[in-house]
Amino acid sequence: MRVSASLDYALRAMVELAAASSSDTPMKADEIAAHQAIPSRFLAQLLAELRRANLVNSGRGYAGGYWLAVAPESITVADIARVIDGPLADVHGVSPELFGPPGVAAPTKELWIAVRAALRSVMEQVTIADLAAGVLPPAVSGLLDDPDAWIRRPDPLQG
Amino acid sequence: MRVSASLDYALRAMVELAAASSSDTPMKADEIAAHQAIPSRFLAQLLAELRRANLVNSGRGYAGGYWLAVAPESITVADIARVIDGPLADVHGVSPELFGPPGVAAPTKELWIAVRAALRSVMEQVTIADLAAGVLPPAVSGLLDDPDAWIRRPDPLQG
DNA sequence: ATAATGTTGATCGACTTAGTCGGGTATATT
DNA sequence: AATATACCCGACTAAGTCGATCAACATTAT
Repeated sequence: MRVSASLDYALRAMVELAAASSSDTPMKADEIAAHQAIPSRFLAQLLAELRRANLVNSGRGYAGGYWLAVAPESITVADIARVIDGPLADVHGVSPELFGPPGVAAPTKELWIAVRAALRSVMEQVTIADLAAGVLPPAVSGLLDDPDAWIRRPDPLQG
Repeated sequence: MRVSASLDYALRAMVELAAASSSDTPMKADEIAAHQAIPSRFLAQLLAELRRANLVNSGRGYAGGYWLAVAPESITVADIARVIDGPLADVHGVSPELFGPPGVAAPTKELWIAVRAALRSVMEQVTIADLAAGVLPPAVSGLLDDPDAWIRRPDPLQG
């Protein structure tokens, strides 16, 4: 249940592109990498994946760079996550609705479906336009009102 | 954002123990492994971790086996996940509230906090007693009412 | 005793993650 | 036409994680 470095990098790069999308000049990969402290060669790979998925366009040459292929309001965090990391939630390789745990553990299937739904309720609602503007949709923002959301749970003792 | 095999196995084993907790005889590791089709040597490792975290007890010898160390109503999925997999949600190694993305991507911090809150809202609410009984708490069960929760999103095209 | 069981630690291969490197191709300026 | 700039592509790698197996040892009931 961890967010990979690739997804973090890709998302931050997309937010940069969203913030720059009002301008009509492309943004250079090295510029994004510098702003966001991302290893530039690695970022180029991620941008290439996003390009193959038709989320960004690119142009080469002196005035080349990257720009969004779609309006930032219609690109969600989930879209990026699925391109970079694959399905949002699967149980060691199989997607929850195909998962069939035996016997008394059968209801764990419903659990993982609910987990996926919970992830979707955040990641499919938040767009990179929201992030670039610094304003999350109300349904998501509501989760942050509880001060408990901001504090870490103690680690269970481990031996 | 995937559920590891270890967590799936450990959770299913705990549900078996919860279902058996009315009986006063311990449950053997091989019995759990057989019921749940879990590699038995591997399961032994997971049970050892759960024991060190004081979620289960064990006894050796002829009448040995495993049993819950705590009432099943007070063991949540999150408890098990934290023992087996570490923190519920962190951004490639750092926990969301310590995460400080630069510049225009700063609001991605709030995003990951919200994702963590969403995960907690399911995983800290569901206990292994709920799973053994096959009845999830209403707040979680509500997520399953939307038929959309049960269908998979199409993979984005990748090449 | 001895058989059944749990416990520990070592080890293992396959895979994934997080990168790097080099060479090639396209484009705008000069 | 030359050149500097920038993206494109594939190979490569070092480190770590995941899923799993095994042998050897400790404990307990019969």
